[in-house]
Amino acid sequence: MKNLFLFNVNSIARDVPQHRACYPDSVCARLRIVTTKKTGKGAARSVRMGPKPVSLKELAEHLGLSPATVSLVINRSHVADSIPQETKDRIFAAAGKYKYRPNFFARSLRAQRSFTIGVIVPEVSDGYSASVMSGVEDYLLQEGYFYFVVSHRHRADLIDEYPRLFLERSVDGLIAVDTPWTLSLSVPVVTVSGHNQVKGVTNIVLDHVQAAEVALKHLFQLGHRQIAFIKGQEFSSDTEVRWANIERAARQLGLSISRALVSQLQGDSPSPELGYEATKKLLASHKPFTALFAFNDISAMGAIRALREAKLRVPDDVSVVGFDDIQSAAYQNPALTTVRQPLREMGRIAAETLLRRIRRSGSDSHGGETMVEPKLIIRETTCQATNGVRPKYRTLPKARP
Amino acid sequence: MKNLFLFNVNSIARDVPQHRACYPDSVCARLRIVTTKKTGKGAARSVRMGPKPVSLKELAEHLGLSPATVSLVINRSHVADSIPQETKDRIFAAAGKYKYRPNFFARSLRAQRSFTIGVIVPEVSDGYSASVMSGVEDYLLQEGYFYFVVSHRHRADLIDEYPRLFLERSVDGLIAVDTPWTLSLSVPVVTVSGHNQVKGVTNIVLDHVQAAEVALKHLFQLGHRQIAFIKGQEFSSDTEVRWANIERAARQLGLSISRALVSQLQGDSPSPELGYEATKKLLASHKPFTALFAFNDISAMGAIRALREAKLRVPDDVSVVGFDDIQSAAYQNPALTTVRQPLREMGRIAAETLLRRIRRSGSDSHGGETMVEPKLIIRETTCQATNGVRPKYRTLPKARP
DNA sequence: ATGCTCTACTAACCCGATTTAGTAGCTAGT
DNA sequence: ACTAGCTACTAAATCGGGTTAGTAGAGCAT
Repeated sequence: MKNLFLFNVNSIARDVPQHRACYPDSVCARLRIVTTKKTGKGAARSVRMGPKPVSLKELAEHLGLSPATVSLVINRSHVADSIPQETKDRIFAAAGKYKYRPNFFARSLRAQRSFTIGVIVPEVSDGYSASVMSGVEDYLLQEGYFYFVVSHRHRADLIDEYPRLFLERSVDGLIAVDTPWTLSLSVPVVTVSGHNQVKGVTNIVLDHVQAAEVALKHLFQLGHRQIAFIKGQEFSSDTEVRWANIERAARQLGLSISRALVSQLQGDSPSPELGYEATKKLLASHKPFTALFAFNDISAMGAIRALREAKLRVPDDVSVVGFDDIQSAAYQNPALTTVRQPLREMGRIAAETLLRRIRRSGSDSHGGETMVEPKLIIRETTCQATNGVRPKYRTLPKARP
Repeated sequence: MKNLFLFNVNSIARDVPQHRACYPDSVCARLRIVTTKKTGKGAARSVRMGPKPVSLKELAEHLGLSPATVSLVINRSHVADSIPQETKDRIFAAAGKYKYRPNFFARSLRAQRSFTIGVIVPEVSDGYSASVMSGVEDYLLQEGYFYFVVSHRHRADLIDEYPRLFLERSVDGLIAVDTPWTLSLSVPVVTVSGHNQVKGVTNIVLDHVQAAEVALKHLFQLGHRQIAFIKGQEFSSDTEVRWANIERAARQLGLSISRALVSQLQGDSPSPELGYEATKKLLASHKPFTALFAFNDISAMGAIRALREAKLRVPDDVSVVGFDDIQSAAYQNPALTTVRQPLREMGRIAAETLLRRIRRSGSDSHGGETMVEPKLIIRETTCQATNGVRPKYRTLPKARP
């Protein structure tokens, strides 16, 4: 059963970021299990967290002890081993009563650690970044870390400036999502979906060999032999690998890729429009195709629009496969068949890896890659190739989100 | 022309969060205008921000001055007015040379301000929250603030716990997006799309009167008289107002709303599935309708699926109007007609309002509301009502994203 | 010689917690 | 009687920067 608590009570005090290990279990429980009572609508609960939190010194004074003692007890330091249980109890009781919470800045200042990490993404509001963030958040919060996010929006100056700002804020580490990475920093860095060779940077990447294979094999088995492709933008860190592996997989299957059936996304910010334009170009070549493999889901959506405009039905006339499986892929009508990147999981793994590196910092400088498996999600935009014979109208099956 | 710099050089030192006002313009420029040189692929730029940043004390020592002097000069304090320009120049030069950056924690510890705000949303990866965040980010970063995000996922305990954690981290203020809010905190709070009467909390809300009017009028003018509705979940802060205003607008237009044509979303996390189920119920009533107004875009997508399964064409047989205009609304085939909430703008306004309140903190405790205007985005899921006569096949027009 | 004003600084404390080195007081052992 | 060892603490330094009250020294006037 999953732990209901946000934080792990049993962590060693030293590695627990906040004041999470500060209290005996009884107090912890009181502090953390919050029962939300329904109060009359609009009636502010009068929690009103006081404007003057107690400090360690005040608490110590109140107890007739020195700040040192209180601090040692509260942090479960071994130096405090000799202090009798009775005193400890008194301290915890007072801490609970006065809702003592160590000042975060003072702590970080001393510890030289912020228990905060920086996340840089192309744009928080695109589904791709957001899904990864969701996974990152999951793990980080559970471990008591918080994170800053920034969107670089593909501006080279920001890609350079933001890490700098992060460092000023003393983040303990960085996660870069789908961002070209060339910096070597003084804190651990993990990239998601980058293909960087920067020393000491760990990459979380998809197994692109498998991704290409699984998608092409699916189309191949459905009888598709004339397959069109939309490549990613030049700047995207994935474009190259993805394409190389598609060529590889095609060779293995004995499929030949026609030049005329390869198009490329043009333009900075992701939008179906780019896929729409790319598909227009494909159609303009007048070379027939029965399937289309798009660089990502967003462009696949635009592609479908272009195909419909050309009076081609999807999937009856042209099957379409996307890439990523962003949330709205399942929401499409027809729902998009796509190669799923386990984005949330990738975010989670990134956070996990980063914290591991932060915790045993110093000893490791190993970069390297962690691969995750893609998964073909077959929905409604692919079907048997018809080779010109139009199949009869198919009722759309229920979506499998 | 928009300021290229992230931060405003001319702010008064006191209100500038980071070390932004710390340098004479020449140094500022050097620090901020970053020219990104293309280096060989994979070659780490050796910026390697050193692991030991200089401290104020070291800098002072190096200059043969006291830390106090350096601090005063760097912060452009009036106490430093009498210090000769020559000394000041020396200080700035050294600061630039050794890349001195004040330690963030030390500063915050002293100033009791973190230049960080907390944002709480239902889920970072849903399009609604993400769009608002994007606007929040825009403004905050420009002002040198950073932000923490957390997703409460509609868990009451987290909605209660996270603000607490934020306060421990000494955030200067909070933004709550689409989150039921009952707490009264010691820092300014701004909610987006909440309808709370908590004292001292500012709400950024949509003009729901207009929203309902504009949507219903549109359908009315297209000749729709039998309109079905999908209401939001019980817990959603918008459900009630939205529905009240729909009834109001209907009355004004002389439209009667049939009980059988009102359905409600059931279920926690937003997904088209909920809209699908709600629509199934509507269809089960066997009461005919020519248009459907959904609670949000996500549910509209599910509704469209349900309609198609029932062999009803959208928009030919049934027009559908969504709400929100999340990104993927424009990506749908057919693209969704919807009432746009200017989410990004709302985020921006929220951030602006919050910072204003933080800056003149103390003097204001005014809650209140700021209204923003909805806008009807007519795309492809609405058309003239046919009253049983099926119109001929329409070519889908090009999307207007 | 004394007082006054001004310039150009600085000493010293503050923010709040952590941590090391140490101490006072007691008991036990030889 | 003296030391060793233990218990139960604490003093004081430290992290890095902000701030207030104040001072040394020069210049000038009386």
